[in-house]
Amino acid sequence: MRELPKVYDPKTVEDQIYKMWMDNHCFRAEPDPNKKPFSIVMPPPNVTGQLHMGHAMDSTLQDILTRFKRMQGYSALWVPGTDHAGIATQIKVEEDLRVREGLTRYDLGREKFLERVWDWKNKFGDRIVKQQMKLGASCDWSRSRFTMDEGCSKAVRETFCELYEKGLIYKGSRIINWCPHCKTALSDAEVEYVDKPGHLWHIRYPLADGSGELVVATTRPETMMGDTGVAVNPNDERYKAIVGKTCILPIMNREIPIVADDYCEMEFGTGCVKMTPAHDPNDFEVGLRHNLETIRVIGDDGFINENGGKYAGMDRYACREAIVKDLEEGGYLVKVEPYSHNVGTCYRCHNDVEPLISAQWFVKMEPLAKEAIRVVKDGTIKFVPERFTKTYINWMENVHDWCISRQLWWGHQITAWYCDECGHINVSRTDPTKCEKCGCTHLTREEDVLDTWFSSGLWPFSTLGWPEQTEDLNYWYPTTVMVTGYDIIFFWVARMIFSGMEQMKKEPFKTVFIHGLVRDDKGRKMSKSLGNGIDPLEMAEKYGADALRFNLITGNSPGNDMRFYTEKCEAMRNFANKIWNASRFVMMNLSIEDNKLPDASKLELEDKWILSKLNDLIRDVTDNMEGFELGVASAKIYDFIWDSYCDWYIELTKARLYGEDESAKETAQRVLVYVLDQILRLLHPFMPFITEEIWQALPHEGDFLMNAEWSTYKEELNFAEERNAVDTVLEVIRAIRARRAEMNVPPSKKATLHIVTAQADAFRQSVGFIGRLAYSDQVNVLSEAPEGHETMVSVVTAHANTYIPLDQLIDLAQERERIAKEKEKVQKEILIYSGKLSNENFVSRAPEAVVNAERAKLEKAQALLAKLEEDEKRLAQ
RNA sequence: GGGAGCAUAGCUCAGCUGGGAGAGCACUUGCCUUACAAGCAAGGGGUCACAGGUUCGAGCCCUGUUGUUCCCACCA
Repeated sequence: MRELPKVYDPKTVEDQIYKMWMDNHCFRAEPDPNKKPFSIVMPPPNVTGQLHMGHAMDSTLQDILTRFKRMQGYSALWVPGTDHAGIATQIKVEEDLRVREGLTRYDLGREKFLERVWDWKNKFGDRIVKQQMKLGASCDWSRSRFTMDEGCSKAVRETFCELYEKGLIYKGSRIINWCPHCKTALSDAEVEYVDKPGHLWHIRYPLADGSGELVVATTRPETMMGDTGVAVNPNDERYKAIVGKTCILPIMNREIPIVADDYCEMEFGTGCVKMTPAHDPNDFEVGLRHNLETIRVIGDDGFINENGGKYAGMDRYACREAIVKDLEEGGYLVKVEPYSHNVGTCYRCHNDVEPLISAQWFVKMEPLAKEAIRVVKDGTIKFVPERFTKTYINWMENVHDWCISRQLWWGHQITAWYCDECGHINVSRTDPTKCEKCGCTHLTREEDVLDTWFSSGLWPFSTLGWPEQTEDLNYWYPTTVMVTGYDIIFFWVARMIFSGMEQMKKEPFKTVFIHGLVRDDKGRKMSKSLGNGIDPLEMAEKYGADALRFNLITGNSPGNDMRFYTEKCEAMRNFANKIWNASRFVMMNLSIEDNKLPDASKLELEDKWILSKLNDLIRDVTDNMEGFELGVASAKIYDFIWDSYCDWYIELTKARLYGEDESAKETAQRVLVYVLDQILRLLHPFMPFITEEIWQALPHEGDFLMNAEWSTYKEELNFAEERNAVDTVLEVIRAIRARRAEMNVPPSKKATLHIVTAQADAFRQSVGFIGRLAYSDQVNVLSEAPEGHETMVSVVTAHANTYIPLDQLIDLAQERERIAKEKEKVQKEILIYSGKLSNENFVSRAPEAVVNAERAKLEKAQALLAKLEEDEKRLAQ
């Protein structure tokens, strides 16, 4: 037997256990026709990133599910991997380049710069992987993937080509979201709208024929150099006369048409809108309808370009000020109103996004969305919790074409080649040497790369080997569960679903298990800028990975945010220590070599009590886990271990363990070990390290707890009668303790107990532990009140009257008062129960079990009342 | 403008398909009882936001109100 230290030290255990699992290839999964497949593909973290609390939670949930299913006998695969994270990584490397060498990526050139990024990836790429290992992630690391590895790149190229051939990818000039800071186009999903205070400027545009003027309202005067028209509502009586006329764009002195379009709301502002088709998606649409010119005035860098007249070269915001000043001086400014409105910002750098017209690559969404909506609506893919279905459907039904080209270097360079001669776009699976249309050999490759989320969208099947038809793909696709946060349903989940349906013709996963955010103790989002992030590794170092994991899961419900408290981590560490010490106790008293239950004939009442409760626990926890109620499952395990097993059962066995009867001693040992073994199995998915460590020290069959079998409910262990009997006894013990505490009797003062009960058998069988737990040196089970009971302290429960000779401590007046109080309470209860039972409707309509339970409660209360009255009489004498 | 969540003990939160109001932390009292003081025992503390409704029965279901958080949306 291994000597265990008094306090559990995760640090000496965790790395060692993890290494043992790794050395023995415990995480390795194989396609096994004799087993059912279970698979989770990990949401790939940024390859050069660091593990944060969100990852820790995400990872823990996946690990719990994987370990649970592995124990249930599934061939459980958890595929890990990392994401190249286009913008994020490129920005980091560029920043490093700037700080260290004062260079930009353009100074290096594309090829050299990409070498630097790969260096960076190689330097930091395994950091986050090591961090996941620290938390106990049971991924099949041999199947680790990277979004830019050869296989994934092949999947990207194949998908791009296929979609292009089907006409689902096209290149076109449209209004896109442009980040002037990152200098790239963004998809709609990558724009975060922030309500910002601004102004509504009312500007006078004179009519060209000199017959008057109109006033437009705008929040963005700096775009007016790009105005190519003014729109009014066709039904607006005020402006009917001027539709078709032209007006003069102030400052630029350009003549622009006045058009009528439904887009323009009569009620807003002045009812006249300036049209800037190059910088506003709505204006662009109106422009198309009315053949308005498109003039871009803001460049890729966010500065006014050569079309901006005197403002060319100015920053867009400086230009705004300048132009307002000029308008004012020219007498064009009618009024300024404060006005707060939604401004799009870049989700990476948080600078204002500039809508502008640009030639980009798009994925045509309508046909893809159709199928993606269907599989969720018909239940092929389920969201847990269900409410996220609505979020998803709503987004998918309103989705616009997806801009997938990015003006970055780090990523999958688009596999399209432009013919220098005829301009034809060549898209192909292998690099072309000549134009497929004109045959010339002068081809120039598209410089843009694909949106990071394009490759992420293929993740559930690219990681399993697609486009090759691999054994893995065959066996594990569709994957079973996708675990991820609600914040990336649009970015990622949606893209995986339509990509899966389009490329595989099958859903990428059966269930999407959505979790919330981990916030700080004040409920704020953890962020670098706030500096309120809590490092999961620091917590794991301090309290143990198991405690951290348990903290992140217990008492939380799916899809809801949680606050992180270090105090809770501490509580969970204490729980780990509790299990540790319970195990230490069991091992210290162990003299057997196996973990088989003894013959049923040898089991004592209390053994049956704990086995029966354990049996229920196994059933409940399994149900909860299958229903993704992990927080409920872990709380139940926690309660059972601490309360039922440690606080009660272990104490109940001590009499036998410290006694002389060798056979009884062995029975107690066996049940202790058996229940502990079962507990460890239930707890293992949540706290893998400590459970494996303890299990290794216990008698066991098989090599590792992580591969041990998950328990199931066993009918033969359902001892309802014995369980009730013990509960009755425990009730007496609790009552005695309460009375003694009330009377301030110290535990060191032992006293004889005279227990008068009709259930003498159960109590006689329990005298061994009653004495120990109720501070008694002698327990007598009687059928009648003993001699001299008049002067004893009495403890009344429904099925027993217990007399304790503590006469020197008794205060008769106080006793009477206490009994009167108790009586009053019980009488109230009786009133409630009998009221219910005399209600005809209740008895006839409520389920029988409920009615019976109510009857039992009434009977118990009545029994208690009778006993209290007896006691009252006794004291009256 | 649309949609969703939340409102339960001093704090943070569980409470699955309606039948016991719970946990952790904090608080009070007493205990170093040979597994554990990171512990044990006992205890105080709640109109389950508010108003209606359905039901034998509502924290849970329905309607409305208030407060709060979040997501989506092309009215300058």
